[in-house]
Amino acid sequence: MNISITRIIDVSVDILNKDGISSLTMRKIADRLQIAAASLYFHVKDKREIYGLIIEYICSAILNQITLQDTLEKICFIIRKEYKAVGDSPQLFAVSPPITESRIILINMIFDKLRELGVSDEHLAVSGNLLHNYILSFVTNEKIWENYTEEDSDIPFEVGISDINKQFKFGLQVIFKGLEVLR
Amino acid sequence: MNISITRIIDVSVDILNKDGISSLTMRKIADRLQIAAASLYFHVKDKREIYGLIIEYICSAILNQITLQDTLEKICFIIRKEYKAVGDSPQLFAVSPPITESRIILINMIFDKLRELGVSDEHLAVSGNLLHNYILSFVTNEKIWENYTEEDSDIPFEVGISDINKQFKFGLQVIFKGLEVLR
DNA sequence: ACCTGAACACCGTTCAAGT
DNA sequence: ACCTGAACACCGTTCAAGT
Repeated sequence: MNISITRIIDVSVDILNKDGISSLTMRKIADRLQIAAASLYFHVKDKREIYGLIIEYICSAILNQITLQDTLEKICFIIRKEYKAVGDSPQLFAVSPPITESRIILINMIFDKLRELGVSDEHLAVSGNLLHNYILSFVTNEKIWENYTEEDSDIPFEVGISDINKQFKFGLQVIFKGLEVLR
Repeated sequence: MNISITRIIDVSVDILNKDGISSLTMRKIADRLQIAAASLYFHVKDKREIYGLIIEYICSAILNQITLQDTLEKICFIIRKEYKAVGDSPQLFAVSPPITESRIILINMIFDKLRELGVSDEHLAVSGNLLHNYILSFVTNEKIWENYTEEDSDIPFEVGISDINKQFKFGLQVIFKGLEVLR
C-alpha cells in the first residue's frame, strides 16, 4: 500500500489513541507504515508538520458536524467530543501554532458566535481563548478522571456520564453568562 | 559548592528562562552543577521530580505573597506574575500532577475564595479549573505575544502593558460575574 | 555518602546511495 | 519519484565501580 498523508494521519491517530503522545515517534509511525524512518521525510517536513496534520484532521472533523445555525453551546459539545476522540489532543494543541486552515475557520466561526452574544471586537481574542481553553482543559481532566476510575474501580465517589456533561455545561454557562453581563 | 535541591531548582529555573523547557535536560542541569548526569540521580528520583520541584518553588513563591484577606482578583494577578517569572511554566503544569504541597494549599485557598463568591461544592472543581486554566493560557499567549513584538518590531498593531492587564482583568471578570449569576 | 564512566535503549534528522 | 542504511547529535536512566 503506497504512503499518503492520509495514511500518516491514520496511523498517527491510532498510536495516539493506543499509547499516547510520548509514543508518537517518527520511528514508530514509519514502522506502522512499513517504511524506514528516514522515508517519512520524503512526505513530511518534520515532526511538527505531523502534529499540524493531526490537528487539521480534528478541526475538519468538527467543521463537518456544525452549521452556522448551531448554538455556541452545541458547537462546544461537538468540539469536546472530537477532542476526546484522539488521545492527548490537548497537548497537541498546546504545542502547535494555530495556523492550519480548518483551525482558522473554526476560530472565526467561534468569533462570529461570540459577536452574536454581544462580545466586542476588543474582547474577542481573550473570550475565544477563554472558551477554547476551558474545553481543552476539561477534556484533559476528563481523561485523567476516566483512567482513575478504570484502574482502581473501588474509588470512594461515583460519577456518571450525565454528571460530567452537566459539569461541562456549567462551565460553559459561566463563560456565556459572564460575557453577557459584561457586554 | 555542594549540591542541594535548592541549587538544582535554581539552575533549572535559569535554564528554563534562558532556553525553554526543551533545553531542560538532565545532562544540562548536571553540566551547570559541574557534576555528571548520573550523579543527579543521587539527589532526585527522575526528571518528573525536578518538574515537581520547580512547580513547588513557583507555588510557594505565590503563597508567600498572598494573605487570606486578598481578593480573588488580586490573587490571580499574583499567580499570573509568578507564572510569567519562570519560562514555559504552563507546560510544566500541564505535565505534572497537582500533588505537591504548596500547590494543594494554593488550590484550597482558591476554593475558599470561590466559596465566598457563592460557588457550591458541586461546582468547585470545574470553577477552580476554569479559573486556573484561564490564567495558564493567558500567560502562554502573553509570552507568544511578547516574542512576536520583539522579533519583528514593525507589527501592524501596538499593544501596551496596561492594555494586556485590562484584557487579563476582563477574562477574570467574565468568570467571576458568570459564577455570581449562576450561584 | 556521594560521584563517575560507560553503557542501554531510545529520540529527530540528514544524507549519500540505491531503484 | 520514492526509499534505504548508516550516521550524527542528542535524550533519560542504570549500574558497577570508585572515593
